[in-house]
Parts: sequence; structure tokens; C-alpha cells
Amino acid sequence: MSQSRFTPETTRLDDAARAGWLYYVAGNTQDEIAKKLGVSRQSAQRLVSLAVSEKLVKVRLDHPIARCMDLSGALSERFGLRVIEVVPSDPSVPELLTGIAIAAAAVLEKTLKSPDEKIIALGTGRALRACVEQLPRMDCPQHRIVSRLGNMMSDGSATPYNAVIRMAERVGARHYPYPLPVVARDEEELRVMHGQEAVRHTMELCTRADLTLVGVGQIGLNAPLRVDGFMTAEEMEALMAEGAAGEITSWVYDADGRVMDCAFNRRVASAPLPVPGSGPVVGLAVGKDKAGAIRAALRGRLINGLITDEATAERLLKQ
Amino acid sequence: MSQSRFTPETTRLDDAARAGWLYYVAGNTQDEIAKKLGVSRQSAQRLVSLAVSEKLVKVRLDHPIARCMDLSGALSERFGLRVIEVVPSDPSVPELLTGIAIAAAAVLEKTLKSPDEKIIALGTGRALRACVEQLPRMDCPQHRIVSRLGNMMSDGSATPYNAVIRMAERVGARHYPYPLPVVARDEEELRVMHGQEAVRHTMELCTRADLTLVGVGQIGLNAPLRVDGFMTAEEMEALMAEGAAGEITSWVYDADGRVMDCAFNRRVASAPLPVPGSGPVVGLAVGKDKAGAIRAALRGRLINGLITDEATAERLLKQ
DNA sequence: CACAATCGCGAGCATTTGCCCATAGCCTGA
DNA sequence: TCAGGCTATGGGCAAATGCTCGCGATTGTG
Repeated sequence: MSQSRFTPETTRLDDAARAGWLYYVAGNTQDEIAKKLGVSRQSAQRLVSLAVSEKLVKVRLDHPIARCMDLSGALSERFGLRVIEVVPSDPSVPELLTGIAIAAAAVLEKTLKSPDEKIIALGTGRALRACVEQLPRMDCPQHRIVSRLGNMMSDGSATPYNAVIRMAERVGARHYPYPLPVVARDEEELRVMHGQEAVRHTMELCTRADLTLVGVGQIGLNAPLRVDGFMTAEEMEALMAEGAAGEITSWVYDADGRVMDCAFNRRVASAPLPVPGSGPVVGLAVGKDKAGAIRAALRGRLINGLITDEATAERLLKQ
Repeated sequence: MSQSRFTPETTRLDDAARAGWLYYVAGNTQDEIAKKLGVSRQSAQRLVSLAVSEKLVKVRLDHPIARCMDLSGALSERFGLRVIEVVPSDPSVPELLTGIAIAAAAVLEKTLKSPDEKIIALGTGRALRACVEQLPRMDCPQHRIVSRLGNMMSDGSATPYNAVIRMAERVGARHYPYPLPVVARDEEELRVMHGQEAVRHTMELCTRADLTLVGVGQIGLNAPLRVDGFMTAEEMEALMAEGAAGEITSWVYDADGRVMDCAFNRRVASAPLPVPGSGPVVGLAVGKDKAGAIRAALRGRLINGLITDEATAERLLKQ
């Protein structure tokens, strides 16, 4: 029962959780919390804000906002979607990920709560990462989380937006990282990589996934592929000239959502995109720059589900 | 697409949801929200607080607080529980229901997310009511929600703490209210009531419930049975003298958790308490006054699950 | 049509909160 | 052991928030 012999970090988060509870659930003022926990007012404030910044406090909004419902209905009808969520936008922060992250976490949670074994396949990226942060801690040893693409640069260093490991540790599921770089140096190297037993097994799991969640990347000078260093500016410009519209787990596709036959794609090591009609494949994306990429992916049935925000949804429907 | 032709209430809640979203999810200040929604700062404040008071904003805390974990472990071991949740207490508001309500809603949600048909049986009371308020809106036509007891006074007026109807409309499930008063006037009337086909069907559903959630009432002058007018002060005093320790769905039991053979129980119209070993039967209760009632119920295996708070958990273990 | 009751709004003010800063305690490494 | 740096603490202050009050509009009623 001695709970003070833990690491300071544990105790500190514990206190933060307690402070957050007293603040958000019990509705205390920070002064009252300070008295109850025996610390100064300022420390209580710090604990509460720590609870928020450590994402211990999860807020969700439970009301079907009419405008969002309208938009999701329209999108669903236009593109024949199996999963659709439209969350409110903040006009002044159009790229805010929190909203779609919460919505996507709810979708994941639904699958995770199933008692039957499920396979969940994930892409990478900022949106996926934010989504995983919104998941509650759970204990789901029956499920498997599998990555659809590598999380290494070509030099072996790790990319920062790894979602699978984080998710697996959070929900207590087995996980299958994808032990490859994102792009191979050449086709020969790729052949060798794909020959590995572990890689083949992981790719096979991806094809059987019960839920696939991927980010949608735009093409352009601010594209994730470019910013995160998987592609030089020249390569990007060449792709733009060839009519590339977007990218999902590094597979570059054109405005009709067809995966392009280009030099870059021939080096992409990610699992092949799922065929339409298997499980739900849900894209996760917001932002003005992404509308084109999302529309193309929907048109080509590369994804059959979408989680986005009002502003992006409107942009998708306009035209 | 004209969303302005709804009732003012709908629009108002819509705005409230939007304001709440901008405040809690996007992290805007109320000034910014006011500008974005085109209202005054004060109106924005009102919208945010409306979103809170209408329970559109749900906060949950996702951290295993060590002390609570210790207590739940100890309770679980001591009483052999199938479900156990201990939430933090606010020492200055020992009867605060929000905490256990959130925890209980999470338990319900887990069952509701099942794709298979489930039967959920509920008691009544303030705690149950608070719990249902914490449920998100869902669409679960596959499940059935059934009441274990009536929600009428003997004169036919409704009691205020009806959980079943509220829950069913919130989660979109079929529901089976219990069309009887809580206590019959005499044994003869009870026999007639229990002869009704609908009542027998509802009671039969209760015995097959996959999850039963009930409040635990104490015995005494502040007891719910007494305060809500189901029992006169004299009857209550008589029961106390006979050694009554608590009450679940109006069935009064003694300190060993045995349902008593007394005049009152012979008039109780509620479904018989579930036999141990069927589904999980979860009790929901906090408060100094309730510790005795809870302990007796646990001892007699009237419940095999418990959702309570730290302070009450400590009291249960002490002794 | 006039009147009364009710409701929502915004001004003003007290409280609460977030944050910066000076300081004190603590760890680290020589 | 001590110097140097690092982190946590609480004071103080500006910003944000919650609340009350009076006003004007709207709705219902005689």
C-alpha cells in the first residue's frame, strides 16, 4: 500500500490525474484543489495543466451538430462511404488535428471493444499519431495492430510519427511493426526486403485487416513525403508534373485515384493498398491543401471511409 | 440543407455544442468563440456553460490512480467481484455522483458496443439516473434495456429517477419499462399485478440479463425508500429494529445480505433479485451512510460487481 | 389592442486562472 | 566539499471567466 515508493514521474502523474479529476469532474476551483492536495495554488494549477498536456483528460462532445451531419450525409452519398465522420472546424486553426483525432479514436475504440480477435492496420503520420494519443488505456490482448509501412528513413533512423507501437502499448495488443524503410534505394533492394519472411507475414496480415486507418498526404512542396525527407524537391516537382494528386502510406496516385506507375512508387516498400471491398479503409485528413488528395483517393476508391472536418468536407463537396 | 428551420432549442444546443467544441477541444478563449459565432462574449460564455450543464461535454480521466487501483484490488479479492471500479473522491462533496456515474457509463458502453444482442437490466435511483446522463448517444437497436422495478408511486404518479426510458432513447435500444408501482398495497394486489403477461415477460427478461446495474440504498431516516415516499417513518423504524441493513430495487436485506422475510418485502413488486452466478450484477453507490448497506450486499452476494469511490471503498475495507 | 410576464442580451464587477519571474532547494561533477 | 547548473516554488499581475443586474424585445393573455 505504500504508493510513495514509485518513481517521481508516476507520483506526479498520479497527482496530476487527481487534480484533473477534482477540477474537471468534481468542479473544484484550483484553490480548493490546492488545499485538498496540500500544495500551493500555483502547483495545483500546474498539476491541472499537466493533466491536460499529458492527455490524461479526454474531452468529447456528444451532440450531433446539424451542419456536420449534413456534410457527412452528403459525402457518404456522393462517394459511397462505409465510415464517415465530420467534426467541427476552428476557422482560425484549420489544420487542428485534435478533432479528427478524437473521432478516429472513437472508431478505433469501437473495434477494440469487440471480444473477437480483430486486425487493425495503420499508416503513419501526424494525424495517426494524434489519434493514438486520444485512445484510452485498455487491455485488448485478443487484437493485433499491424503497420502498413516502415517507420525508418533509408539510413535506419526512426521516423517520429510511429503510431503502431504507441497504440499497441496503450491498448495492450500484440503488434507487428513493419521492419523496413519507407522507400528502398532501388528495385533490387526492395525485392530483397520483400523476400523476408517477417515482412511477408506482416503484409499478409494487412490484407486481412478488419479496419485500416491511414493518413492522406498531399503532393507539393509542403507535402509530408517532402517535409519528412523521403523525397527531394526535384522528385516532388517531377511527380507534380506527371499529375500526382496525393499519397497514402507513400503510394502516390493521380487525380483519379489510380496508383501511378512511376519511379518513386517502384521503390515504395509499404504494403500494397487494400483492394476496395475488403474491410473498411478509413482516411484521416484535414486541411485546405489536402482536399485534392482526399477527393482523388475517394474517387479512386483507395479509401472507403473518411474522418475530416467541416471546412475540408465543404471543400470536398464544392465542385 | 436549411438547418435554421428547426426548433430554437435544437439550434441553441447546436450552437452550444459548437461553442463547447471550440472551447474544450480547439482551446479557444470565449472571446474568440464569440467572434467566430458572431455573438457577444457573454453569450458565448452562456453557450459554453449550457454545453456543460446539458452534459454535451463529457470529460473522462484516463490514468490509473495508484490509490484507486490498490483499493479496487483489495475489494475484488475480499469479495470476489466480477466488476470493480473505484474512482477518486472529493473529500468536501462525499456524495458526488459524477465520478461513479462516468465509470458506470463506461461499463454500460462496453456492453452496448457489442454487436451481439444484449439484455441490460437497470434499477432506479439518483446514481443510475446520473449514470445514464453520462452515456453518449449511440445507435444500438440490437440491445434491450429492461427495468427491474416500477417507476410509479402507489397513486400512479411517476417517480423522478427513471433511468430505463432515458437510457433507451439515448442509445436507441428497445426498452421494457416495468408497468407497476414500486410497492403494492397488499399481497393480493401484488398477485394480480404479477399475473399480467407483460409483467411476467419483463421479469423473465431480467433473469436473462447480460448486465444488471442497480443502486444500493441504505436504511435509515434519510434512506431513499423513506425520502422518496415509499415507506412511512414508522415502517422504516420497524425495519431498522428488525436488523435491516440495506435495500436493492426495494428488496430489503439484513446485515448478512439475506433478503428479509418482512411485511414490506411481501408487498415489493420489483423483479426478484438475480441469483448469484448468472450475469454480472453491479452495484452503484457512494457515501458514508451507504457503507453498511454495500458491505451487506457484497457479503450476501446480492451483487458481484461494485462501482464506488475511494472514501467509500476505504470504509468498506476498514473492519 | 394594451398589458403583463418572460426571456435573452450586454454592461460591469468580483473571482479565478495562466503565466512570468525571482528565489530557494537539490543534484552533479570535479 | 563546493561550485555550477537545474528544477520546483510561490508572489504578483494581467487576462479570462462567471455572475448579477437592469433593459428592451417578444410572446401570451385579457
